[in-house]
Formats: sequence, C-alpha cells, structure tokens
Amino acid sequence: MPSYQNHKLEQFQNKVVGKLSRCEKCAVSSLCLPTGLSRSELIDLESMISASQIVDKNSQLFSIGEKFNALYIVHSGMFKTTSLDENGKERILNFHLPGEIMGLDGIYDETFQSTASALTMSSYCKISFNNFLEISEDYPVLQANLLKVMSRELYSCKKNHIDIGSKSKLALFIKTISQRFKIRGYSEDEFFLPISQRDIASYLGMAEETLSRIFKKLQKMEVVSFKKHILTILDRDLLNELAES
Amino acid sequence: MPSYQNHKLEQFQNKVVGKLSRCEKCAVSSLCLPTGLSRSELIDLESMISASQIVDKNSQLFSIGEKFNALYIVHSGMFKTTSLDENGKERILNFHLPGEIMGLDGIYDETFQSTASALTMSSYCKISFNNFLEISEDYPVLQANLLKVMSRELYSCKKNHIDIGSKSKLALFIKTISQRFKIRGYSEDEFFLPISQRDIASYLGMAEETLSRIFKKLQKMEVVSFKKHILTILDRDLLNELAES
DNA sequence: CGGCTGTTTGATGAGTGTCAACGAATGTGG
DNA sequence: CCACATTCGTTGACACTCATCAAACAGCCG
Repeated sequence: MPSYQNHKLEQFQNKVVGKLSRCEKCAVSSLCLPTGLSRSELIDLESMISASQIVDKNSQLFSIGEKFNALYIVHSGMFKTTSLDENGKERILNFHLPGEIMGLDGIYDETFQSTASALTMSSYCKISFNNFLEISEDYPVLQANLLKVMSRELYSCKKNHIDIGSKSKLALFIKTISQRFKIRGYSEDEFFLPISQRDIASYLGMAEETLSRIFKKLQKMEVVSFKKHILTILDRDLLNELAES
Repeated sequence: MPSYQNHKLEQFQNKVVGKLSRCEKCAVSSLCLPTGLSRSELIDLESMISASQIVDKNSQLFSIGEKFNALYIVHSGMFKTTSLDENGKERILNFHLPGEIMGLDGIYDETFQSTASALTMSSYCKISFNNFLEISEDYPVLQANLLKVMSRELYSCKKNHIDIGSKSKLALFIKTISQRFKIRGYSEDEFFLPISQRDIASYLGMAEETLSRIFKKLQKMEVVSFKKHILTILDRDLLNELAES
C-alpha cells in the first residue's frame, strides 16, 4: 500500500483516551474548521457535518453551475477541482488534500464555480452551508475560522500567481505539494501522487509533452523519481534551487 | 482630466434626495461591504469606517509583515498590491479598483501578506477588523457579505490561473480590466490606466521588453491605443478573440 | 542642462507548443 | 486468461515565442 494511504488516523485514535467526537479523531482537524473550538461548539458543528463518505476514483462531488448549498471537505485521498475554458477543454484549478475545503468559490452567487472529482478512492465530509451560517451566529469563532480558511486559501492562490516566474514550475509544484504532505503528517520525501501527468500539465499551463520531457530531465538529474504514482524526492537542495525564480 | 477620474460620485450625490450616509453616497457601495444592509446596520458599519482619505501617488497603505488590523477599501483612484520573490524583486499581485477590499489575505495569521501602494492620487476607506468582527456578531448579514466578497475574490483569483492558457495574456488583461471599469460605471472603451508597462509585465509574468513588443503589435493592428496612460479599445471583437485560449 | 525613470529596438539562444507517431499501461468483455 | 480498445506517457522534428543582454531613446523633473 502506498505510503500516502498509511493514514495517521489510526495512530491518533489509539493514543488518546476517552470518547472522542468524529472531528477530534480526525488527523487533519487542526487544519480544518474545528480549530480552536470548545468541545460544546465542536459537538454542535458536528451535528451538521455528515460522517465521512467514501467515494470511488472519478466520482464527482459537485459540478459547475449546480446550486451551491454545502461545503465539501477532503477527509482522505485526493480530489481535483476543474473548470472549462472557452473551447470546453478541462482546466485544472487545484488539487485538494485532506483537511482542505472545496466549494468556497460557490458562496458568492450560490452556484458552484468548479467541478470536484476524486483522483483516487477518497472520503469527504459535507457541511450544509445554511446550517453553518445559522449556528455560526451563535459561535462567532466558527465564522472567524471560515474567514481564516478563506484568507489562507486566497493567500496561497495569490502565491501561485507569483510562481509564474519560477525557473522550473514543475520543481516548484513538487516542492509545494511535498510541504503540504508534511503538514498533514505524511512523509515529505515520498508520497503517493494519484495525479496524471496530463492533469499536472494542465494545472501548470504547459503542454503534456513538455511536462513529460521536464519530468524526465528531473529524473535523469536524480532530483526526483516518479514511478507508479509514487513520487520520491532524491535531492531536495537541488529541487529547491530549481523552484526559485 | 483623464476620463477615469471623471467620477460618477457627484452624479450620484445629486440625483438622490434627503440626507444620505457616506456609504450611500458612494458610487461603488453596491460592490462593497454595505450590499444588502438595512439602514441601521449601515449606520453601525459606518461608525467604524474612517471617512475616505486621500493619498498621493506611491503612498503605501500597509506593507508585508506588518500586523494586520484593518481592511482597506479603494474609494477612488487605483492601487497595486505587491509581494517579493526569493531574490527580493517586487512581484505584482493585483491591481485594485474602487470598491475592492485590500488586505484580505492578512486575516488568517494577522499579518499583512502584501504591500499596497497607490498608483495615482487615490482615496481609500479603512475598517478596523476587530470592530468589524464585533459588530458583525449582531449583524450576521455583514459577515455573510464579507464571506461573499472573499468568495468572489477567490473565484477571480482562480480564474486568473486558467488564463495561463490564453493566446495573448495582454489582450486578456485589457479585456478583463475593461469589464471591471464598466461595472463601476466608467467607459469600457476608454479609460485612464495609471499602470506602468513594467508593472503590467510583472503582473503577467513576462519580460518588460516582451510586453513592450506585444503592446506595439496590438497598437499596430489597431486593436487598442495606449498613450499617456489613456487606453482606448479600438477593435473589441479582435481583442476578445486574442484573449481566448 | 544633466540625471532619472520608463520605454523601445536589435541580435541571439534557450525553451516551448504543435503535429505526428509510437510504446506502455490499464481496463473491458468474452 | 486472452484479445482488444482506450487512455497515458514518450519521442522526434520543426517553427515560433520569449527571456536575456546591451544599447539607445523619450519624457519628466530638479
């Protein structure tokens, strides 16, 4: 089994004593909405979160144009969100790791602006947005949390914008995603990356063939290896250097 | 005086009858936080918004690393927000038109993540964020408005990401900013663009020289004209076509 | 007038998109 | 389990775009 799927969840469950709520058991709750909530606040929050649902590869959680009514949170696995360009071609907006909230760009006009689909067998939690607004009137810290989550996402989205200037966009992409795995308690040097090169190319805005060549170059230089969707970072210093602008 | 600075503000002021609050007089309030507030909510909101302050070109409202304590809203003129890359070189994150809120990416860890500076003589309003959180506990619609504003910004930031694939990034940039002027009641075909080509190049992630050449080509093709910072769109159909992916 | 910033121009090489074709891997149904 | 179709990744040739360096020019302000 790939290391990515070695969830820390079980370890967490065994370490702590007493009856824990679902969110308290979750390995990524500190990255998610429950951050800083009191126990009673958490209980109320959970009352409107569906228990995590498992879905197969390629399942869609929501798609462009649908009425927005809930936020979706990655619990395990990986999702992508996509949009369409003028020619109807799929463009990758982002990849989503556990603890990340999908659908935030649907709030402003109550319509999903992207399509979310699972890149591998995954699980997710779902929060009705109306319920969320309702109970957050009583718990200001919950609203503040959502603001923080959105603020952080806004920041990382803008940071992406800066990255146009990077020497090797692929190196930067790998570096960034490695950090995201690390934060979630996975190895930062070897992880399961269930993304096709086509999708990476689309995300980075380059041709599939170009990405293939660059990937090969990185592997020839022994910076990384990528086999069977397992990505291993072999020379982090060099990777970091290539990721600079 | 450039057409951009022909503010609609005065017209609005003269049309409506009776005593209006500052925000009610503002031409861009419908794009801003007050959207959908009742009169009493608006009065409370305004009590913590500083009256619009005028600043000179190049003035900074906040800068990277400073403690985040307030949101800044463009009232007139134009601002840019910038960040630094690894080599300490300035990178343009965004340009901001009236009604747009700056500093949102500072919420999540209470530190400004960017620097905001005026591109021309401009004015802005300022809202203490703590005060905002406080009174928004009483007025949920106010929090919801902020969520919507952030959601919309997130959307447009992600949309930018799609734009890597455009045939002519400059054409797309011009098309987009033209729409933003239109929404604000300015002419969509001729406007004052107080941005240097260097800044546009930085924003679009290309070399200054390349941008100059592309700009010249667009002018030779009589798609646009750009003189003394007045941008005129001469052939919108062609512009739109070039802006596609 | 000189100094500054912003823009332009030319020459050159590296990098990328495109097209076309092929090989590898994966999934499907009998 | 095999034959087949399909998706995914690779490779080569070629034209084109862009970044880079260097230099000159235009506009502005003291």
